[in-house]
Amino acid sequence: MSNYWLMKSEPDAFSIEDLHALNQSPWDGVRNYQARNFMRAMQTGDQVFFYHSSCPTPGIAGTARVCKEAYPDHSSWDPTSAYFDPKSTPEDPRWFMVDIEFVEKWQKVVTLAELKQSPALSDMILTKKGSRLSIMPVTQEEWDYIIKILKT
DNA sequence: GCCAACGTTGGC
DNA sequence: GCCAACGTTGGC
Repeated sequence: MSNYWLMKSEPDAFSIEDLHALNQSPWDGVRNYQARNFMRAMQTGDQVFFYHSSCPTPGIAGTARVCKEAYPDHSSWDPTSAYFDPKSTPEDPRWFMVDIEFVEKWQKVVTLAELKQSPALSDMILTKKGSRLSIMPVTQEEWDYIIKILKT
């Protein structure tokens, strides 16, 4: 039994194509407690919508899978990293990351506009006004519905 | 514990 | 580039 998630990334920084090229990658740099807590709830095999944000056509670009469960994000205690946080230490790590592996790049992006248009998805955190959360759970119903949009 | 100021996210 | 919404920080 696997769970479903959505993870946002700016394609200029890290895109679904980048994940495809690497096959798998750590999801580092999350510095938001809610998003961190969701990552800590992820289990190996959980499925992930890979969302492209802050780009000309924001939307879901493909899927990935959790391949390593949460472990300390060591970039948080690296002073040379852009993600450095002096309050996080190896003894008491504050930030965590998971590893995800590439599953599929979609033939088309399921756009934010399409998602917002669907009454069935009106409860998604993503489609709510002002929501900036970068990692969020997705229900089975929402997952299935979005796959249906993809195939239309 | 309150809340103003600030920094960031992310759609448009 | 603008700006609304949000999270965090720090003075009191």
